[in-house]
Amino acid sequence: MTEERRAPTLVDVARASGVSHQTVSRVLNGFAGIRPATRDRVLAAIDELGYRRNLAARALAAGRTHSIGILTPSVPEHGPTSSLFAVEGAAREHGYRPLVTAAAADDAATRAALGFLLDQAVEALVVVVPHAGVVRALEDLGVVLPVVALQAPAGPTGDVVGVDHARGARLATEHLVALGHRRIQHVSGPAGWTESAARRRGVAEALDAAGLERLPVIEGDWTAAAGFEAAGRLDPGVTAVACANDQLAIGVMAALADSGRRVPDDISVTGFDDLPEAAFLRPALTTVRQDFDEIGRRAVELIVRRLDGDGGGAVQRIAIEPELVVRSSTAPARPDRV
Amino acid sequence: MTEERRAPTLVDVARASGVSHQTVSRVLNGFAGIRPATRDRVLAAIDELGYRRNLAARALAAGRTHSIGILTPSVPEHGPTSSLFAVEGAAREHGYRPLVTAAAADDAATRAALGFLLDQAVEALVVVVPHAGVVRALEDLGVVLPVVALQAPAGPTGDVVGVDHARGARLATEHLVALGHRRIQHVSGPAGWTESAARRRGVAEALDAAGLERLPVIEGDWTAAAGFEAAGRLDPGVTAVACANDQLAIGVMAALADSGRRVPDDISVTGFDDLPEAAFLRPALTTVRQDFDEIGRRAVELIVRRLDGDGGGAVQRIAIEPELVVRSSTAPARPDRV
DNA sequence: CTGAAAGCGCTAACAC
DNA sequence: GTGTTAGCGCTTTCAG
Repeated sequence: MTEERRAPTLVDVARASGVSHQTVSRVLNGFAGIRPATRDRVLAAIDELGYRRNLAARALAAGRTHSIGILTPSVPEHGPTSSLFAVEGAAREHGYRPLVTAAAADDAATRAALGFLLDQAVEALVVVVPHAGVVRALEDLGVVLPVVALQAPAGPTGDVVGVDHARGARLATEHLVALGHRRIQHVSGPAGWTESAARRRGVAEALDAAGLERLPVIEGDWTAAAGFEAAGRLDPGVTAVACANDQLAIGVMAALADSGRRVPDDISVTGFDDLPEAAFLRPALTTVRQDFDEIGRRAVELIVRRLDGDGGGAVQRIAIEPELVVRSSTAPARPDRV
Repeated sequence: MTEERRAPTLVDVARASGVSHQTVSRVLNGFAGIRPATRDRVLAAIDELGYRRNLAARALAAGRTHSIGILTPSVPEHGPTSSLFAVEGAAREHGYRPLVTAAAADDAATRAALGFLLDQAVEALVVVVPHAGVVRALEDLGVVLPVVALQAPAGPTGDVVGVDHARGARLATEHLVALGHRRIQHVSGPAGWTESAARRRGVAEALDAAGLERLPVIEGDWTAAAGFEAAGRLDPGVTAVACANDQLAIGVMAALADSGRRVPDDISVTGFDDLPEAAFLRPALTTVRQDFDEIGRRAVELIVRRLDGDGGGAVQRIAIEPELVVRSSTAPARPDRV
């Protein structure tokens, strides 16, 4: 007996309120010059019928989808995820439909994800934490949409919003140098990530500026496990290690503790990101904070301006200041070790 | 001079390959009974023109959107995020379009997010980690779609996939009991989350079964900061604290360390989730592992079966086994403290 | 095995 | 201020 009642349409609403479907459309889209009485009648009918506009029809007729694609790495880490949610929320607030797509950092997955987004006819793209593969895929696919990259200091693809990673890494390293450390080693993120490269560069710059030797960089993959493993390959003489993120630092500190070296007495450690947990590690981690939320919000503002506004203008590079947060995993170098 | 060339349509492809647009549609949708030669010609034309089907038109004509809504809490935490990505990826693999929407845990945000999803005409909903507000909103909005909830032991809304949180908490608590602890206190997650309630219940059950006193539960909010603060309100005589998640445990351990109590010598601590970092804390955290990926995958399988298959069948409750991971934050109770 | 016709629900010109 | 007329690009009948 329960006839599958189809969803009410514009025409149903029009009929119920005694106007043309066009008028209903105008009310829906907030056009000026509708008589308040008419308007109210329409609104009442919409409410009564439980009408919801059909976005597919709308997109088809209007020739716009009002959607923006978000490409994010499928790693459940604090930084990217925070930015992701910020972007998603901001997009909705601006009246755009965010289409979130996660992809592993390999080329095939990236390309597939991008294809998926393009199929949805997104009007713009925000790429959260791009690795080299994204840039390649964007070029290969001949993407002509507005693209904004988060955290891509060297992104040649379009607009960029992010903290200055090189600067952040320099800040941390300079802090170590100021503490009297002379042999400072860097545990970096994986190759292919623009963030890795920038942070690596920042460390090198600070080392060069202080006239210190650049010890070999140990490459990790952003995880604590990698940090733990990296600690085994540390130069014997190091008194400080600058890690490319907090997880790496956690791993390094664990390995150090296991081998009987005390942080920060014997060796100082810095992280990057300022995870919410960083302050609650023991020792509490000295790290570099970045405001992921703001990064996400700014990215959307940029996109929306390109979409709704003139759309033109030069490529933008918005740099957000990183902030050094000194806690207790760093201390002056012991005189006997210098 | 650069005429804004409109995207190629089915008709363009048809013309280019000398068939009707109907045939192209059939090729696209993988219908049987197309002559291979025709098929190849069509495919070649598609490729050459860089044709992409217009999903809005497709949805409009077919009356289906093939999209499934994902409602996730906007907290950048490991568990929910891992499940989120698993769901998102699995949905795409099954040919569905995942629409991810994050919302804070308050009613207004939840309702708005749900409304947004409903506007997209999603065919089903997966709710990642529901709190009480989601259940209410679902009822108020009169949602009649298939809904699967992740991690909702008591979700009355439809299908449920998740680990048995009560069981996990019991496991951890029983471990503590077996170690000889007699005064065990629980630091829980926030009220209103089904997970909090279930874990709380698990602890209570284990305590009752062992004939131990139920010390007052200290409520936190899933963060390390809350754990740190909770530690200040611990019963003076406790020798073990069971935390509702790993972050809370990190905070508790920090506070304990600051007040000179050693873990696990003086006091044992357990977590829940098994964050990737848990093994690299010092002491390494004893915790309960849950397979977030599998939870997400299973949820999508369930949804897809309802959408593509018969759609009927009784409400499903898929329980995934939690696993106790014993590390070094727990140890036998000291005889003098028992 | 392939083509023609109709229409999904909406917006965008135009009329009135 | 409001109504009318055409499509948007596709899938679905139904013919051939």
